[in-house]
Amino acid sequence: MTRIATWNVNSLRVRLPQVLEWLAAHQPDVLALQETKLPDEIFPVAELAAAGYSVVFNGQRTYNGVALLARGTGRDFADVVRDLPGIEDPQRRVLAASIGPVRVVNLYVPNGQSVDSDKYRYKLDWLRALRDWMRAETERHPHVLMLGDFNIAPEDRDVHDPDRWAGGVLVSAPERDALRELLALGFSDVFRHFEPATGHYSWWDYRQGAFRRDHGLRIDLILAAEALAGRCLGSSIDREPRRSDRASDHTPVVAEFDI
DNA sequence: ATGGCTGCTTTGAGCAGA
Repeated sequence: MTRIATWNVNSLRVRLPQVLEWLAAHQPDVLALQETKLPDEIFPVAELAAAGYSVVFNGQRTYNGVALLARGTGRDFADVVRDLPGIEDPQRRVLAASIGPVRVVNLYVPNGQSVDSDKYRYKLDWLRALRDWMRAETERHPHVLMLGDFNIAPEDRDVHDPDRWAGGVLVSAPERDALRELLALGFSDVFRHFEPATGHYSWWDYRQGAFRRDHGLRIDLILAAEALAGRCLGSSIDREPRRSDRASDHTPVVAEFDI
């Protein structure tokens, strides 16, 4: 059994103690992190090694930054990719590696800010480049999965109040179309293999007591290619870290595979 | 309509996040 998880930590500097605690409690084989906000020179390699994890990372100061943690010391990360092919992007949002039998593509999809902004256009361009790249990746690696902060709630059931969010960034039709095009390459959102109901979210705004009121969105996803999706044993969202005093606004999402 | 929090920044009010 292989347990794979994703967590947007919103600053690994602040959240490292929580990450170490979560690793010890859940022992994932792979954990993909987003928004580490750390330059590579100060990535906490030693602290994670002491916790029994090998790491590879693609960071920058202040913004963005992604990392992959694999259980075991001296683990091999093969065919590492740090840039989205076909797009010029200084923002560190992508990290792909082959870890054992699985090709893992860790993504921090641009937020988009608002549908009338340049950042929204960048988000859609970025998603188009991602689709073209993933089309090739699925041919090279049948056991591929994409996971991370997609900054898109796939459907209205992934939104606490669809009327309030309608047409806005994170739920707008062009973004959802872009996500559907990714899925059409043969991927599936494994959380939905097991849980059809609304009310399951992975992000809650820091403001307005959104977590307490459960005003959330499900925007952190694990999308598995057919060969892996058929071997998915379960998927869940762990709300526990979101309760902590100094929580990330996102919480971990986990999937288990029979591989 | 706005700002509400949080983290970050060549320490400050401003940006970005979602």
